Amino acid sequence: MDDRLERSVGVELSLVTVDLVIFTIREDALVVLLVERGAEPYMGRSALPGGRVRTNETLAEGARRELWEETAIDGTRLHLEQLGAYGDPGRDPRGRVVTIAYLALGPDLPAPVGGTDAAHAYWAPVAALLGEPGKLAFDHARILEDALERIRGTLEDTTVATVFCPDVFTLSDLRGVYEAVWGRALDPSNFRRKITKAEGFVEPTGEQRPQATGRPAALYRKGSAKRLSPPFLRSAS
Amino acid sequence: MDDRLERSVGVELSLVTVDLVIFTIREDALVVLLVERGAEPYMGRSALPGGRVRTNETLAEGARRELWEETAIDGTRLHLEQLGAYGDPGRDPRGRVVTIAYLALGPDLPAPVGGTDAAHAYWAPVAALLGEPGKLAFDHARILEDALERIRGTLEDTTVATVFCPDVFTLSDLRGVYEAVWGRALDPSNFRRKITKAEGFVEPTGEQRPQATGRPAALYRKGSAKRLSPPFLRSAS
DNA sequence: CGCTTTAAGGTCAACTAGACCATAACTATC
DNA sequence: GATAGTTATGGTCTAGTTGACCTTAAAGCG
Repeated sequence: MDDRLERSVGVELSLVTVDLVIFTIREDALVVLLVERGAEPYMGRSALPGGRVRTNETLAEGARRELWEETAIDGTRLHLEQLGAYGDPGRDPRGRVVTIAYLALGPDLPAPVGGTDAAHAYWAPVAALLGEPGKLAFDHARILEDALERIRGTLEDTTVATVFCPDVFTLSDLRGVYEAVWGRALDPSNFRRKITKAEGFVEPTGEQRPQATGRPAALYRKGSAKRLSPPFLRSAS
Repeated sequence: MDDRLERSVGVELSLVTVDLVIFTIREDALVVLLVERGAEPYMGRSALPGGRVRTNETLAEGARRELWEETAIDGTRLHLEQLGAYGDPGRDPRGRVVTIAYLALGPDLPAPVGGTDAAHAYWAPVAALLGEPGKLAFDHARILEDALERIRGTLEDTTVATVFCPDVFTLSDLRGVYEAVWGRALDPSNFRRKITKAEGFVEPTGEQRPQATGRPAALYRKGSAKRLSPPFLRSAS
């Protein structure tokens, strides 16, 4: 894409892509899916999965398609939400590329097999990534930061935390989601009170799950409520 | 922009535009700036102001430029925030157009003179617009709905409400902002307590302003705090 | 059995929000 | 000039929520 193209048609056109910030919880840590780039620019560097949007699909459809093509993850079970558009002129050395970033959340997913496109796909702990500036290609570090702040805030006033859990889960599992995303420990007792009193957040199944150690925990499944009110604020302490 | 163009270059390109949802308060009502379209498609219909993004500017810069070109409003004093990207294939009959919507908030602005582009620009009360489906061109009704929900939520946990007010204002003025955006009355006494106890939301100037009727009100200016914690929730009542 | 571990439930004080009341300070009007 | 109307400002009271912390329950393990 060079300037001659634009002049030839008399209209300024842009390449539009989608980039995916796919979060899940693995071993009590928030991780994000990265791919190792197999082509210039930034060959060999890590990047968020993504690709071009086709003209006959919606932005969200493009996100789900790229999710499948690059990581072989079936996105129908994932929570997908638009994060925003990133279009600074210098963000891609090849020229003007506007990308629409999507946030995808899901339960502990099968190890990415590296779909058709990307050579390698792998889960990277988010906490460690933030301490490595320059590790990610393009402006993906910025997108990742925005995504982290978005999900941290979203946990406060919605029930999306359950999408990180399997179909049935314990309240400790759910608490682990909050602790991994917010990066701090929560009081188990107060957490239980907040969640169980919030109507429609979780529903008891009546079953129990034996633990490796300690008293067995009751199992729950996600409820029908989408919003959490009053919100569950991550306080300063 | 037709299919021949795309085939000729072998890459799927899109037209990228910015659209602006400019909110302000006029006569105790939340109003949005609309322009009457002077060209096809949707000629004569109302639409959000907006236009093409140039390849050498950021998306936010493009938003400020269009703001100036279409409405002659100086955007440097306005709060500008990205709302999201809208890119459904059928949203523009001319072909694939991806638009990045921006939310702009400001104090009661000079009557729009209809800048260089649009024939007519005018303030439309948002409440009335929501009851008129099909009044707006493209998918602008959807964008407007999203913008309204965004600003309603933003008032809950930030101090942006002050950008709707002039440099100095009374607490009644500020309460009027919340009432206009949320569409419901607030208790003056409880509102005062909430705002004045929140550190950095407003700062007293020591001055007073005589009212048309009733006791004079103390004047304030905006404080330095950006976030409001704990948030000011719009409750069900 | 006694110890450890996690789950689950309760208590208590501090804080917050909503409803409501009272007073202050001004204007308009009789 | 007294009085009513109107808005600003401040206070009270109660219900609900939260954070800190304690107690008991139910499992495994030596």
